[in-house]
Amino acid sequence: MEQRYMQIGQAAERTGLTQRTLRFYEEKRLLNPPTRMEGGFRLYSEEDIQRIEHILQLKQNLGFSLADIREMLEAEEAISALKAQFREFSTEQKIESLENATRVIEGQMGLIERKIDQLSSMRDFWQQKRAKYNQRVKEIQDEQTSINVTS
Amino acid sequence: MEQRYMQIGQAAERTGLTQRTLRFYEEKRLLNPPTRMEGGFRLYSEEDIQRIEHILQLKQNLGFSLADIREMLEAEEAISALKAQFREFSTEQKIESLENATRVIEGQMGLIERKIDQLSSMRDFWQQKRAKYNQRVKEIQDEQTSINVTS
DNA sequence: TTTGACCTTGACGTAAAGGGAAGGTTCCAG
DNA sequence: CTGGAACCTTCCCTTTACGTCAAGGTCAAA
Repeated sequence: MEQRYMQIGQAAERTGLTQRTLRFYEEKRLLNPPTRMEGGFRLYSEEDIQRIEHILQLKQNLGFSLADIREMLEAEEAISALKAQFREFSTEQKIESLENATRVIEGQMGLIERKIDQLSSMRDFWQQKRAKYNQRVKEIQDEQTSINVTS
Repeated sequence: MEQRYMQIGQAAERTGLTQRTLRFYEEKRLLNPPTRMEGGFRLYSEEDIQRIEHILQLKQNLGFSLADIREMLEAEEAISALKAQFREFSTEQKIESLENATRVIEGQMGLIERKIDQLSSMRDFWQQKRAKYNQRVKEIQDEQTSINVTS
């Protein structure tokens, strides 16, 4: 499988992070140690980039700490590890591991949905305020118009 | 206007924050200096509590820093300050200040909506994964059933 | 083989968001 | 009018999430 690699500078540019941050995430074990060139330069694959973007989603949208994110990534990895052994499982084991995975997923979805709900209610709140202000503008403009007409 | 006040302990309990955090937010001017008892004990009104809850929404759901939140609260206060003088404004001033307020509101709504969009796409992603797993479970169960039947 | 861009680790620095404890004051129930 | 709970300020400490050098090694093109 021919892979297209990039160095840390480009990876940083792609993700909008700094090189320091990429190294830091690696140190904190959010990123698996990337492949290296003979001289030691880090090489990032497209897959690595996606993982980074995944991390950023969790961080920026859900507001998790890096420690939390690491746990979540580990849970996901545990699932794919199971997947690899899947063929050798008994039917019961298969079902159990699938249901396990489902539970993990539903946990994540629960978090996301709660957040969406709260955001929606915030949006509605502002939405109403805006409507009120627009209404006021219209009222004032109508007033103004009627004065112009009668004058 | 008779007000029902509570001390910092109860305010902390109500909001789920610590007393330290409440004092800290006050120090950072996210909260207006609360009224005090003669001896110096802080007294929080229901309004204060709501402001705190507002702050928590901004912090937890939108992930803003306290500094950002302070700016946003100040913008909101600027709006209500205008409101107080509203009667004395010329028609043009009225319209301008209303449109100004609308712009602030739309800024907030934009942030919220972007966040909702991103969360929605995350939800869809997990949603699909879950559906796939559920499908697999069903397949396996069906297999199992047919074996039982034929055996 | 040199040059300049790019990269390495390591050490130290720092802003944000509080935690915790000392030492003193206030409140109020008994 | 007193004892204990609740609160006050002040000061220093900690964690998280990186930023910022410094001193040196690597890569690729000329």
